[in-house]
Amino acid sequence: MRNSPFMPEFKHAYSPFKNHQHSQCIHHALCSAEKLCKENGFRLTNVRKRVLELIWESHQALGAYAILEQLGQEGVKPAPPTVYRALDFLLDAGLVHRINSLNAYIGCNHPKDHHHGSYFLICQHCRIVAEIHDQAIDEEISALAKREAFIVCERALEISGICQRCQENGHAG
Amino acid sequence: MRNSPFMPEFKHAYSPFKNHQHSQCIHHALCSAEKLCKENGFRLTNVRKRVLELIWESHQALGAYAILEQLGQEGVKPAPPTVYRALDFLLDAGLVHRINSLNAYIGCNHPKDHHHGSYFLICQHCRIVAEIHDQAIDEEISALAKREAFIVCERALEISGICQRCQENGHAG
DNA sequence: ATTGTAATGTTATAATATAACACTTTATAA
DNA sequence: TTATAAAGTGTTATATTATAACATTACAAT
Repeated sequence: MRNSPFMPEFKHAYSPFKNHQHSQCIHHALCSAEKLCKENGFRLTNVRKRVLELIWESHQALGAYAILEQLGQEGVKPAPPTVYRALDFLLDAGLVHRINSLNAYIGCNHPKDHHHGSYFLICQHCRIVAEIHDQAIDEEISALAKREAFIVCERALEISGICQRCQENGHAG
Repeated sequence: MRNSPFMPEFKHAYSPFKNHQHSQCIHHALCSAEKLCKENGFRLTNVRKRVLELIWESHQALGAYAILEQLGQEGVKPAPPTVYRALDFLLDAGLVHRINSLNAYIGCNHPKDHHHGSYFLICQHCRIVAEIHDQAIDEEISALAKREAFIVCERALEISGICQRCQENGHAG
């Protein structure tokens, strides 16, 4: 596994990423993004693609200004709107998620299905974010909404704590 | 029901607040806050108390700078740290919650129990926020965490959509 | 009364995000 | 193929949210 040069604090992977080939998963994410955009007539321009790559390379939640810094190191540093526009596009396309509690963005590993919510486990020690899908939670949220006669548009569940690896390394809560 | 002078856009109450006496619920919230602080040796100073009152009076999620404005209209306008310190105190005491997706703060209606998570229904039309407790969701989150060997510290579930009242008024999604 | 701690005041600035308008590229269609 | 509209990007400025750092005041406990 190759650590990204862009995220020196990157220490280890949380369970969903265990034993994976990092460069391979970036490649896979980019390929499926290209595919999705082609199929839907979205334009995955250079900036947008590079922003998506940077997010996947970091393999963590990356802030807009961190992305900006990276872009600056590979040429002319763009102004903030460039990054925010790219992020808006990627969010709309379902290619990234925003983690509200971190003001940061991570790659989405399932850009196709929109049937369910995405939930996030956020390690407070190593900062890794794992996207989780859980039908039982989906159903309980739907049941709750039904009881309250509430029409659901967006669900954001962010669970902060300590990941397994950090527990093993003695950083338990 | 008396609308607060501090939140002119306040239109109507979401189900949890239906038919309630607004001034009465503010009073109740403040009394139980005083009680909780007294019991635990927390100091509910003037600024802290006034911030809590403003949040309850608005009966919505209120941003830090909106609070600052209100404070300014009743005397000398303090600097941001004053409000953020008061909010930090209230958050620590469990008297308010932060709504990450809104960068805003609401009063907590159950400052005693810390056994479960608080979940929020956020109406995108009238901006009202309802705090919900749901044991089924608690349990599914615990089950999920157990499966992933993740130690949970914080849970933030923010569900955005359209509340019943706004649906009835023709603002359905 | 003294003293240490907690709270607040004050100034400056960091971090995140968007508005507004100019310019360029791309896709489309005459 | 060029004209044109729409989409994307560049650029400047600024809005919004939040905190660092240090001075001063209020309070509580000896």
